[in-house]
Amino acid sequence: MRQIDYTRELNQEQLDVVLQGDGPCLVLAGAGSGKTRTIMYRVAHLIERGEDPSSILLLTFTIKAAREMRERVGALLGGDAGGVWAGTFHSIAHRILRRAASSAGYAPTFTILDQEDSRLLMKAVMKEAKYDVTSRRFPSPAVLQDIISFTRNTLRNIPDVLGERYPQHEPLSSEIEELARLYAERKRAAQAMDFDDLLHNWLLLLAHPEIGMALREKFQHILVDEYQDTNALQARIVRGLAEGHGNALVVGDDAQSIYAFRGADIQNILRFPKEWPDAKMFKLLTNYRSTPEILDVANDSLRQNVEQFQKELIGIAARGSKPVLVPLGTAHQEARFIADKILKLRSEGAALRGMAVLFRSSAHSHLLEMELVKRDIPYDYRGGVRFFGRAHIKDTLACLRIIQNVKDEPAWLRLLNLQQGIGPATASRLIAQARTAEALDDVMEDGFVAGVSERCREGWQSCLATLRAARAENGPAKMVRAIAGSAYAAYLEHEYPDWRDRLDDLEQLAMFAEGYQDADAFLGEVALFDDAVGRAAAGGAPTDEKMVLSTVHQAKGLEWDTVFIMHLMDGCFPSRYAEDDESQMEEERRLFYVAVTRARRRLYLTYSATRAGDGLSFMPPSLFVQELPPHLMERMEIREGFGGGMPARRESRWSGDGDSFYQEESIRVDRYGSTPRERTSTTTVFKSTMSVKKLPPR
DNA sequence: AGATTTACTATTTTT
DNA sequence: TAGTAAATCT
Repeated sequence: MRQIDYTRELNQEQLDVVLQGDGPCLVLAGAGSGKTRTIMYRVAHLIERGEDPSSILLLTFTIKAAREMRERVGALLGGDAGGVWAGTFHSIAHRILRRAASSAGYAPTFTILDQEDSRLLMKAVMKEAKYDVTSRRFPSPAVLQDIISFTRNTLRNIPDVLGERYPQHEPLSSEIEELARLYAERKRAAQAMDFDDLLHNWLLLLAHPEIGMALREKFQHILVDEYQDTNALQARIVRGLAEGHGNALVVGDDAQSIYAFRGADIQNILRFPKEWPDAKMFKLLTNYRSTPEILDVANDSLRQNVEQFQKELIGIAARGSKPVLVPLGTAHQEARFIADKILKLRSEGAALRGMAVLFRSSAHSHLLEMELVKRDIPYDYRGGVRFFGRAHIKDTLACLRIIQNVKDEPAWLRLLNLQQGIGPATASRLIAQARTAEALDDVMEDGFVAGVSERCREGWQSCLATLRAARAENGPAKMVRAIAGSAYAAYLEHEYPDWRDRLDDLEQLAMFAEGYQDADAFLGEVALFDDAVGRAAAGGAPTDEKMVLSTVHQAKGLEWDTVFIMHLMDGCFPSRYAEDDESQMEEERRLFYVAVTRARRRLYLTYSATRAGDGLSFMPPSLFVQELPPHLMERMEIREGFGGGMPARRESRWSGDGDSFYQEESIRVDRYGSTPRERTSTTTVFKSTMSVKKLPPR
């Protein structure tokens, strides 16, 4: 075993955290401060001083992060850290619940529903409950989300291990509560848990007198990374686990809390010192990543926020150049500018893998993607539909799920919807029957589909044929290949022009599944994987000579020499959905902060003054750009075709009646081409663009 | 009646 | 591109 020389390998800030004694501890770690490194050394230190590795529980934000962390701790110790429990809250919950179930004599199998499955099931429930068939329109995604997250995040009915130190969930309308109840019932009937059920049930185990005690004794050290992005359930789990010994070390940066939309509560980290009055508090504020110029922008932007620990990053990297602000006329120009700049930097010797373009929402990158493809710039795309989210992957997994659990309603919904001749009505009838089945053989009997039309029967038979083919195989990999060779392949070929790619994906999935003995273990983990694991499954090597396009959310924890933040326009970044809400606005600003602090040496902020729509409408630059003091940035005027820099002129006129009003605009934009020949500044005039806007409520 | 096709619209972020 | 509503097919 290798002896670690902590004083040589860590700075003073980090050392304090690693070598502290036991007890509750909050580490406020700024961006680029070596947070991961610090946690890793802390774990290594615990093992070195004689703690049993399997008594250490390390909770991370993604599965990939957990895997990396374990590897690095192993490398530090010159052995392996296999005994350490490392994973996300969800994956650890899964492990613990499976163990608990089997030791209590139940079959340790249950289905895990991801977001899409949850929605599918919720919709089926609402349809059957005849929700809003007459008076209301079909529920909006927002209402759906409300109901699901209510059932997910509700803390009712849990005997409180911790005393009532956490705020209660706000009461909702009785109608929604009723739907939530029905939804929960259906989950139970399907032997399924959604993401928050995993956490919820873990909490229930902690509340159990004996099991809770056993868990508290087992895990003597709880370490949580990215604590700012935990939700109410997760905070209570940490509390419930550490209640006895108090060895909870949480690390996070309140300035990087960007997951409120999915239940993360920034109050968890802000409140930690009050929760644990004897908690030690450390700050890691030395930033090793970015130039001082980039940090100035980050620090300055964040000062606008109120809800936070006041802290400022201190840079030690060499000075560089000021971040560059690039106003452009149209979204096309923006895409061309970025592509141009990337090629220019590459020709000057910068590696593509050191560059990234970040954006608020996947859709913002479409034009840029086209531009990159056109110019043969290889890139790796993060965001949008993920590998495990692709339709054919989910279809295949649905087959495996049904074989494992006939009652799995969301899987049936998916599978039946694919069949010709089976529509929503027949599907829900068949599923209602399947819910009472005990084994797959029950649904395979002829009597099961009595009374359906001939066309339906055909669809059903082809469905069963696929299931039979898969069931005959041993192990998840072979099952996946069986499905890829069944009637499902014909379906793909018939349905999608890119069916070959999709079959390739299935082969990738099969190869990935080879790592698993039984379908059960495979399915349990697949539902919890993050996209990084998916990309590995799809065979993409992110370290290739490729640049990265990513949403800001997916860029969390990563860094590049050169970062472009694009589409910094009002209503795009910050999102228009956050406009009316101050706390959401603060979250958007934190998102901007995360984006800025991904850059090591060069940062470009780009925006276009107009947005292509049914006509062309003017967009002011992002609030976050407007807030920045001009002296922190270098403003880059695009000379070619750009006259004075900003597109020419805007004229607008308002009119309207009581409910809505109209805006007429004339806009003149200069064209900016990508090839030298096109760059002869042509002026195009758009006029009389009409946009309708609702009056803000008085 | 239920399935399918077509036209249209609005479009965040995800363990 | 996904979700919906209206029109059309079986």
